[in-house]
Amino acid sequence: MYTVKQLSDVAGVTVRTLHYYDQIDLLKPSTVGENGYRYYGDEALLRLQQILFFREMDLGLLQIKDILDAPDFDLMAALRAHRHVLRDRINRLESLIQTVDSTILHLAGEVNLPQKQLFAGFSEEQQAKYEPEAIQQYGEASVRQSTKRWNSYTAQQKANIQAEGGAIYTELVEAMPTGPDSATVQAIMARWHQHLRYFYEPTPDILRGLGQLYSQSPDFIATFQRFHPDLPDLLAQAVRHYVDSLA
Amino acid sequence: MYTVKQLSDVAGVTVRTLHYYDQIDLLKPSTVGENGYRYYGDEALLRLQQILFFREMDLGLLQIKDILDAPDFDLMAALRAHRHVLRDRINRLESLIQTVDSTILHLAGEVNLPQKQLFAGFSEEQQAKYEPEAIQQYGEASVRQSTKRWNSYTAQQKANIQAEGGAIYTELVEAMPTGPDSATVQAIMARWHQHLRYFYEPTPDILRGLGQLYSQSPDFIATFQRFHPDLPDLLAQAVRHYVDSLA
DNA sequence: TCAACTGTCACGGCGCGTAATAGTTC
DNA sequence: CGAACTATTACGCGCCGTGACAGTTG
Repeated sequence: MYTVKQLSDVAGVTVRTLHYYDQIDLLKPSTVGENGYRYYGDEALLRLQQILFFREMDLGLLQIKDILDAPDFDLMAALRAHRHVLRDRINRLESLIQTVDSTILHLAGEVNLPQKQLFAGFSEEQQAKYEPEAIQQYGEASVRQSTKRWNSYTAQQKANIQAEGGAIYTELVEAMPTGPDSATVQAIMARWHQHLRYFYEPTPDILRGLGQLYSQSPDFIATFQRFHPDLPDLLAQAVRHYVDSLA
Repeated sequence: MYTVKQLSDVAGVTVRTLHYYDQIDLLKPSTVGENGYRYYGDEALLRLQQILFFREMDLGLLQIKDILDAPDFDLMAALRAHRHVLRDRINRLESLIQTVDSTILHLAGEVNLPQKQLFAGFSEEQQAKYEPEAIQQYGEASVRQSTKRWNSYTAQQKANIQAEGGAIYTELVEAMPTGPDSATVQAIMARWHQHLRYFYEPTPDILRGLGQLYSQSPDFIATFQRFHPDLPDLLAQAVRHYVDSLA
């Protein structure tokens, strides 16, 4: 037999919780003394552990009561239903994050940052730096290809892709303290790389060019500084490291 | 000037909400009449819309107040922090789902269902049905390979893989109403296929064999019926369709 | 006797929904 | 005059945390 405190110590809950569970008939003491004291037996401990188990999974106390009090309750179905609820919540949160991301993009004043990068990636100045003639050709064709590719998306897809872009820079800011060469940042750079594929196939040369642009073009600097003052620098270094490690 | 009802209609909130926002000083009426009536101007409407916008993203009313009342507030940072909170919530929910999944697996009495499938996939009876000699060889080598592959995972990885298995069958049950040939179910079958790769490389023949097993072996039938009475049948049909469409 | 325990109220928190009651406007 | 509006006040929800106050035990 446990007293409230003993049971609370064993099970890792507060006394108040036991009081409450008694009150809502979720877990009654096995015996109540003449003094009004609650005494719990082993079966109560067992039940408490089951309660805590389901509580872990975020089930409501009432639902837990239903499950435990009805032995032929369809537990499988209950768990499936619960799983479904959890999925829905996740989906909701994911879309909230998208909203936050696009708001951040908006704040940065760059709703279509990717396009800017797209054309910058093929800008003549940049092209001039690497294999002038070959890229000139390659570039022109690619710009057409890219515009085409972008226009092939639905409005919804475009919005998602843009939000993903915002997400990348936001997460970079969060990961900034780990340094440009860290695994965390580099993992995000891989997503950045992948992300560019929504527009065109980014060659290492183009990536390198973008990296330079990020920390040299006043336009890009201003844009990324709106995310965070140190972002342009980080971005430049991270890109350099990323492209180097591609080889 | 709007009265409470007018504003509530325009903005899509209840009157009570406006009362409450007034009470917590989040949105004060522009003027208050002698009769005590609240009158809101356009600037109030604007502010309300901002409030609703942030509320959409699950920000607390207090935090919204902070943001709106301090124009030089670092909104970027606030949004990033909020994004982080949302991410944490998602992570928590994801791990809850894993808990649910392994509980379901446990209830089905099959903690290591994949192993059973693994060996079933190479069982002699099955092998006899398809290219007897070739697979006999291939099978033995593969069983060794598979055991090796499985043992190479850490305990954590093993747990994750098992939970993923539970997830697959659970989601199949959820998707059951859409029918075995539906895109939803078939997408899950693709995950199932992919999942088997944690153990060995499943050839179409092996997949086909497993599909038959699922609805013919009393052992498997019992197991899957614990997820749902109709699961064995669905599984058999879904596998058949899946393998057929692989060609 | 005193510390440590036990009990029963009861408020608070988040974001309002939902009356209840009473006064005001069109 | 009555319908539709307005106001304030206050409980309720979910799950307890956190006292306050008082009796009980070892």
